[in-house]
Amino acid sequence: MMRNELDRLDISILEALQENARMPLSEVGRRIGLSQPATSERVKRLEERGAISGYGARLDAAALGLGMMAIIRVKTIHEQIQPALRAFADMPHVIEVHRMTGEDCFLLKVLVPTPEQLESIVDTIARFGAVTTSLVLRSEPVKGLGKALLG
Amino acid sequence: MMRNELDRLDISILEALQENARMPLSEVGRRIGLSQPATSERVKRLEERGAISGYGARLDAAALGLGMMAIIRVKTIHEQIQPALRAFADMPHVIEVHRMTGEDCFLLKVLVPTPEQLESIVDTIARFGAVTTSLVLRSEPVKGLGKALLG
DNA sequence: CCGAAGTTCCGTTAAATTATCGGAAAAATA
DNA sequence: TATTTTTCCGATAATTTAACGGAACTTCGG
Repeated sequence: MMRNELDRLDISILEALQENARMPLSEVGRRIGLSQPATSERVKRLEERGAISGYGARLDAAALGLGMMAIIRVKTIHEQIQPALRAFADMPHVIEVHRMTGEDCFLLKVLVPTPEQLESIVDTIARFGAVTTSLVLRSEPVKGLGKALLG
Repeated sequence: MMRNELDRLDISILEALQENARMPLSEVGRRIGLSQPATSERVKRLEERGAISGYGARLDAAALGLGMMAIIRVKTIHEQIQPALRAFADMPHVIEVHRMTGEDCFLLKVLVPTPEQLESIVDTIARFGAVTTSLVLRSEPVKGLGKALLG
């Protein structure tokens, strides 16, 4: 029978790789008291199970000239929901699109270099419904998933 | 004089590494028509410049038993802002904390396994102010930063 | 226009990392 | 308790990265 739960070592591996996905697996192994091959096996299993869906570079938006983050809520009529979803996802500067419950149907996260760009985006989005835009002043780093997974 | 702008090759490197941060640099180089050492040099420069701030594993929340995502807005009085920021960032299940302009001071993103857990979190957060909670029904994948950087 | 300085690239090779064994220990199964 | 399965380790082969030296190309000042 194939084990399909995450044990403490798996959690530690996820934490390590979330912190630095390019950390050598031998180093990950050292942290958790496992050999490199054993660690490698576990990582492969985590990937196959889908617990790890990939690895990405963390890009610094500010260093890339995208210093403004904004949260945009959109309220559309029901018929517009599907087209809006796709349209939003295709828009440059839009980095997240969530459909959700509540007064507003959508929440978008956007990164822009200038207020003018934000204006342009808001104008485009407004064709789908009523928008409420908030500028992000500061994003606080969080602890990570570790505690959530264990709790 | 040290070059400090991103050219087309840098952008391509960022896109490749954002798609898969563990892609061999030789493979990245093949994509953009550069040798492995040249690619390696550019990546190192991107890291030093801060364009790449790190590499992380993409964890599948659902596969990890955290199938519910919620967006929580919080409106606090001004004196509560600093303590709230820290408290929110320390809470398990909270994966993003943004302070922002507008009616509500904060936007949180949380991942939970059950409605009961969400209830518990909302109750805790509500000690800081008025909360508005929305369940995320679906998150649409977006194109990525590429177009934003080039646009 | 020309040389010096600086940057970026390549090919080669050394160093580091990962994948692949065979086999032992541990755990689950019957 | 015997059997099967899982997970681990150590050793080693294959792959990947880092570290050269030197060539091509730019930039900058005379």
